[in-house]
Amino acid sequence: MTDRFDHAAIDARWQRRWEEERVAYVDTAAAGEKFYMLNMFPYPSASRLHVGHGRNYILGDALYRRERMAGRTVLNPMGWDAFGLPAENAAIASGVHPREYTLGNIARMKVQLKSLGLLYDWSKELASCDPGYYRWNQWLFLRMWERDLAYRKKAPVNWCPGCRTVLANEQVIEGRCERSGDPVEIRDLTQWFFRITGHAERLLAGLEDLDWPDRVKTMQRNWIGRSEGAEILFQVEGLPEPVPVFTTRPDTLYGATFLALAPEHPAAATLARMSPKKEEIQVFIERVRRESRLEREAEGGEKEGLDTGFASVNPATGEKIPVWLANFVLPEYGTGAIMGVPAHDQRDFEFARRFDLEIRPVYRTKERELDPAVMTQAMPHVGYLYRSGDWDGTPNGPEAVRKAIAWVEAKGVGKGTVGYRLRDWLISRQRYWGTPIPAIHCEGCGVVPVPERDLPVLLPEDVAFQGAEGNPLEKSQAFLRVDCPSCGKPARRETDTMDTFVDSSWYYLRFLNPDDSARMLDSARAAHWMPVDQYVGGIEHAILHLLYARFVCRVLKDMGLVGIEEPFARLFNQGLITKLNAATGKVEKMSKSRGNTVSPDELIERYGADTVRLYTLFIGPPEKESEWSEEGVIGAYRFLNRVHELCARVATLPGSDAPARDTPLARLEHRTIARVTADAARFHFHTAVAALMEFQRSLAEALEEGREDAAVLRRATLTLVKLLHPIAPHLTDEWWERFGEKKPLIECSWPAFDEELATTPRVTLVVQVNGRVRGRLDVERGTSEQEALTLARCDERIVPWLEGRELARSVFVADRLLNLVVR
RNA sequence: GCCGUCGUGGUGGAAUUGGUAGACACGUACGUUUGAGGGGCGUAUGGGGCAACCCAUGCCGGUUCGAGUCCGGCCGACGGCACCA
Repeated sequence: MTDRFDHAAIDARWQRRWEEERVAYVDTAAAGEKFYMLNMFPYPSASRLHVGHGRNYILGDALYRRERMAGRTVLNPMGWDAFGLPAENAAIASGVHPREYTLGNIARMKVQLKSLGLLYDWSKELASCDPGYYRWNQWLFLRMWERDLAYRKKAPVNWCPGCRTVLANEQVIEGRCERSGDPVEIRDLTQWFFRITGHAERLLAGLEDLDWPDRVKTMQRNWIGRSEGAEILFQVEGLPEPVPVFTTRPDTLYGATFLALAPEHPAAATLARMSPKKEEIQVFIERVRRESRLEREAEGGEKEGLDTGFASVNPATGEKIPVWLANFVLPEYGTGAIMGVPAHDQRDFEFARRFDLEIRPVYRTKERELDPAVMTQAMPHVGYLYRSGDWDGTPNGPEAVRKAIAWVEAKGVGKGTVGYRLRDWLISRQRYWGTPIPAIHCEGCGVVPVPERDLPVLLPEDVAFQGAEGNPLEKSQAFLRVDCPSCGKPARRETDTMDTFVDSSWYYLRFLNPDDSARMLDSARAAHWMPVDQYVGGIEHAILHLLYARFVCRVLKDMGLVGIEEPFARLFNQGLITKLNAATGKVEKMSKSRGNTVSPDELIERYGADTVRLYTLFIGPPEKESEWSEEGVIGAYRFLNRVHELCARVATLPGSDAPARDTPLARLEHRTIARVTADAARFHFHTAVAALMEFQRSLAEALEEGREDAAVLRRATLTLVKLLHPIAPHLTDEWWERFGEKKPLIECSWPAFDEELATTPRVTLVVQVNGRVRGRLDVERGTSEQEALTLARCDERIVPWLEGRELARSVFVADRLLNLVVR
């Protein structure tokens, strides 16, 4: 064959055609059946995309093309998550303005995406660093402020010294900054928050009906961390108000032998002021506060504590118990105070042992009562309550908890309540490259919102990055100086910018009206297009982005702007691409920092975009992690070459208008359509490719042996081309056209299959004797049990197994198997 | 510790609802084609055995005519949460 597979020319030609013909354009104002397909928008970083990133987009594109061919109107937009620290760090390092840096990266990434043959409706393109976009962040912020969903408070917050900014809890992984890896410090700062905690219950409830991977739902549930329990009030001598504690085990109240406060607890400072050992207490408070979060939360870490010298009263026993400060009590969780039940809680036990506090068991079993003197660890709640007044004899379980809650409520010393691990979303960042928070600080009026007519609050362009310490916005007089919108006197602008996760919490809505300068979003279009039908992205966003987006969508719903509260109906997380490290023999995640990335650019040059796409989809089930191999790429390339050659040969066959007949190849064709259609529906393109490989081989064989007539061969080849299109769009569009078709394949319909033809007329019936395969019968589909039995009894392979034995029963599964049970 | 996911050839992986374990591909071997090739094509390829057959889906047990698939118990890997009261 002289007609070589010139992938470079074919790739270029079709990428140009698709763009010129705007095949991905969608009029979002038009009605009709819709499908909203979305890949998580990328951060435009300086490093080039590697094939690990590529998986996400290639899978999305294959799904997109498949949905289009299924006849749906599919919106598939793309944009840029363009604010963020890396751009600013690059500015500090090189002097290039973050905007310039970011726009340059966007341009390069766009070229790369296009070179893979990915189709997006670029007419909807947006970038979060565009004032036309971020002004709506500011608008949203003002609306949330009005509703008390955005607020400012002084609180101990996570500070990353490397990034020189505060972080949200979600961005702290095991005490370290998720971006830089620096240990996070706790600082007391006044910061802006979004009140996501008020939505904890709704965010939890909404997970139930989502078609999302279980692991993501579980991660969100863990993060929200709901636990039922009770708040119980403890009177403390010298304090006018009782101190509430949160516990999930109010049933152990009789065993509470001390009260412990987080050193940050307001009552701790109050007690210190009144105490004769004031100094000592204050030193302790300061010391614990300075501990890094990493040390403080390390499990099994030494428990630090200090007796305040004040006493509280156990509301159940009426006995006096000491009030301690303890480093293991965290200020943010529950009420920042606990009742210590050393007998049944391991932390409390360790604390009590260390400081010689009373250990009083309140659960025992029939056989055994705990002896505090010899206990080496806290005992789980087993058996039944004793030494617990009226609750004595109640077995461990929900009933005991209910009894305790009823009791404290009746006595007016507490109530049943629910605790959450989730904390409010800290959105302030002390950095330049983000959305300015639209607030103004006035000496007379306090913190005043920027009036809507003054939006957007633009980032000043002429700021110095190099050599500057801290937030460049604090040095920009032009930015800082502003008149108070309330009293008109000189005031100062807020210099915090927003967490970039605010940008990404609603971008999926903005694709519907990206250039709208009059409003944040178009409710009518949102009503039609939302929710996103298929969202595709990495598991790394399982908590952060996805939780924030679900929260903001609810806020927008409550504001009447959208009708739904779950933005993403279906979610798919592609698995990582890994690579074998030849030196260590270990399989590692592909990443720039490991230096083991494979660039799609070189592979595209060598083998073409279709090869990279096909191999990426063939590598394994898309939800699991898969190992990249160079040899595998060659296998994909070989297959495409074979397809090319097959098409070239079939194209030279004499034309025929004869109707395609019911032949073995036609039957295989229909079976292949059925398989590929089913596989694509569950994103299993790797098995779809396997089916297409088998189909190609049979086609080539039939052609070689002259078994089928031209009409059948031609139609089967066209079917192969169509089915392969979502996976290898360039080559298939090329041949589709060479076969005389006018429209690009994405605008053509997906082939249908005939149930009748998709089933083979003959089947292999497995014959088992006592459950073990002993023979196979080639029979007509629909053969009855009686017929099969007769055939099996004459089969020379089966006969020896039946000799001298009695047939007890037979199990028959039509067209599959016959199992003879003999004795 | 709690929660979740997963253990199949030399390798990546197939196997809707329990019904032929190893599709498809890589690698390897042999053959073939070419002036040559990290090339194309073909055949073979889980282990054992001359063979009939036997063994084999992390390990042990169970349910079933029949288990990679379901149940129980271990072992191991990965991920999430975790001094969260």
